[in-house]
Amino acid sequence: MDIDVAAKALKELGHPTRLTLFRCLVKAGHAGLPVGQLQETLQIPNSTLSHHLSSLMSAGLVKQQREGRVLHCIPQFDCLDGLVAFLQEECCSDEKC
Amino acid sequence: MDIDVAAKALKELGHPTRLTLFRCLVKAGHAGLPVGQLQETLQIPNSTLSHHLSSLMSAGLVKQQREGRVLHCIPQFDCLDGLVAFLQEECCSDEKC
DNA sequence: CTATTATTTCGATTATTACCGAAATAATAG
DNA sequence: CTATTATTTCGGTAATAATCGAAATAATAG
Repeated sequence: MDIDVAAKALKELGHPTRLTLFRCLVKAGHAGLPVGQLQETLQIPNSTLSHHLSSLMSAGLVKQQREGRVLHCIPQFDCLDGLVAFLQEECCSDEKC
Repeated sequence: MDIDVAAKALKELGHPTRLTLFRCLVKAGHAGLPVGQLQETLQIPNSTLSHHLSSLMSAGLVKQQREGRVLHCIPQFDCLDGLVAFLQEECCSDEKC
């Protein structure tokens, strides 16, 4: 994972509401959750929620998939895994800066 | 690791300059690097560098230790490890949100 | 003490982000 | 078609962050 891509993902996760949101999605598994359910759980205005979801999507951490009237938000595990791998490589590598 | 602490660390790592900076420190190992050397490597004004270092320190990702005229910046591996563990637990746990 | 090197704080400007109500769009049911 | 539910975009304000030159502080050498 490129450092700028990693920085972007870290930045978007680096907000309490978005991190909580993403955690909900991850714990929900590969099916994710509808926006409406996220809103009920997090109790924030829908416009604010939508804004945060856009941020997560812009980093590739979440994708949306419509089924009828409901939009499902699906966590992108590959992205998360890539990010973890990036941090771990930083931690363990002995390459020079 | 508490979710707010994790969000804070993610946020501070979520900036290209700071992520680069932190990576330099991590790759330098437990002795870290002096501020001056970071400045030479990154080629940014010292005030800007100082600002970013403060951010990383505010998240507990870096600590400083003075030796004579030189301030060493030391990466806090525990904090990084904690962060990685947090992300991994998110990824693998099947607790409910 | 003074000079030198290392690093931070100050101060001000610009840019970005967060927030949320209200209006708009999307999809479907009836 | 109209009504209903779901979700986003718009518009604006307030808060936070990024930037960097210049001045200030810290430590030591001579």
